[in-house]
Amino acid sequence: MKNLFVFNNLTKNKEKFEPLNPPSITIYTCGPTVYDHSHIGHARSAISWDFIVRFLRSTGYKVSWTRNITDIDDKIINKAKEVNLHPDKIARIYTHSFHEDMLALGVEWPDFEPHATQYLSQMYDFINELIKKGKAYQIESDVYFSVSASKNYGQLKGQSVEELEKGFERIEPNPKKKHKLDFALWKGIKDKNEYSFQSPWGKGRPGWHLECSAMNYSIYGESIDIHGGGDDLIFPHHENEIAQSESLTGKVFSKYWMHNGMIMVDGKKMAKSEGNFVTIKDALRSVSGNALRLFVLNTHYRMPLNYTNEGVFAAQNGINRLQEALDNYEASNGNMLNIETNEFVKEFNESMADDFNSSQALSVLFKITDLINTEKNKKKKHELQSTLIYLSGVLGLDLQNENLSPNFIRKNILDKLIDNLISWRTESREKKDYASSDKIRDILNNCRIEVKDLPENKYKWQIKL
RNA sequence: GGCGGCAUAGCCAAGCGGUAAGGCAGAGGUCUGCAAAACCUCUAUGCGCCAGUUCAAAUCUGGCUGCCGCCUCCA
Repeated sequence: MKNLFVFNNLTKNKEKFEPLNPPSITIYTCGPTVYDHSHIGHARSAISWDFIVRFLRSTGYKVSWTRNITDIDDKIINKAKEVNLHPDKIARIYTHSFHEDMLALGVEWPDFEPHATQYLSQMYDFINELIKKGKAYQIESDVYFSVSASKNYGQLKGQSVEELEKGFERIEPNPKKKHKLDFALWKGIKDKNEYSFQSPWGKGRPGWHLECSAMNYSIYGESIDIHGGGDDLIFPHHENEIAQSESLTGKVFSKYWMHNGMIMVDGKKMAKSEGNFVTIKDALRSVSGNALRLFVLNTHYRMPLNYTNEGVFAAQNGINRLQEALDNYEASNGNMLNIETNEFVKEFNESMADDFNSSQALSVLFKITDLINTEKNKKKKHELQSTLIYLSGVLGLDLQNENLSPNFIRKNILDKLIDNLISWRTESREKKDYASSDKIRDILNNCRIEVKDLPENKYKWQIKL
């Protein structure tokens, strides 16, 4: 394959991709804060990093992917108070929910999934080192990172410290900080009943940015190849990660910084705080996981993506077309695909090698689909189908699986099917055509569906095993 | 206020100097008992607006207009 180019937000340029220790690649992406069900925005992010990792692996790189879970956060604590549960339990509930969603979307498990709560001692060490080096200072039970001790603060945001300060003029300054851009590494508790952890500086909680730096350092050491996340994390989150990590090690923290674009709803960013979000679970009630993935892949990962029902339905229809091209695929005929010489693989790889242009890569899948549908020669057709399966797999699409959530099947298929059969049965009974009405009930019984007639032509059904 | 991004058919969207990929939707036709799927044909002389550079611009430059993001938690 020809060279891979990736857009690096550090330099704001598309650069030739050259990992630190080829063929190994280390990639860290920011995962969710687990205080509620994940929404389509989280789905886009997860799917984006998933297909990028899959593609890198398909070209021979040995990728180690880490995606964290933020399980210490004020939002988790607030939610816990709201529903009267322990914050730790809230975190576990929504971590589980997130995992369910990832499975439904066909997102592979990352190689490491560190939780903030598991890395507290590493965070303490990290802070201690920074204090020792004079890069951080303790005020009462808080510890702050000193931005003036950081070399290129603002490099990722693309603004100088002076320019950043202007932005901060709108914010009420924290009088404890020496410099208004300084940020908390450790926040001491104000009330002794607060959810907190015992640290060398007293009870408190870690600053948000710290966990990613400490986890990265602990898992991968001083430098990684790629750090990813949503583009809303560029400042301050990623900027601060760079400041902390590079102040500690003196090395470049991440060689490449990649950011996915936001999901928009009616022109506004989808966000919990905007109240304009659609959860992944909701979306999967009307469309398959494959469809949601195609919807995401259809737009380049760095562009904003507007979420509409029309858009995901269009994606579902696109998936249907791809899947139908696989009808009559004989898996037993083996897969004779030679990915080294296959012209479609080549074309696909060239698109993907240009900063992961999945939108363009998808057109190759549809081109193959056209050819499958017109190919008369069985052997050639089988080859084309094998190619389609392979390439869709690189993008994480599972075309040989309907990939529909149980909720989808229940709501859109089963309920309607039973309703229709029963209204047919009711009609038959009204016409005293009992042979037909009994036949319909037999069909349902054969499907383990037991129907009970209720007064006023109502009914209920249940599964009887 | 500071910084950054985006504007391409009915909808989504790629293209990044050589004369508009792809998907969805739509129209007509073939096939079919009727459908569905599939196949064939059609659907932007034009890429927000105005100038400029060039043999050549959606693509480069400048200026407008509109929308969005970050600077506060956020994928």
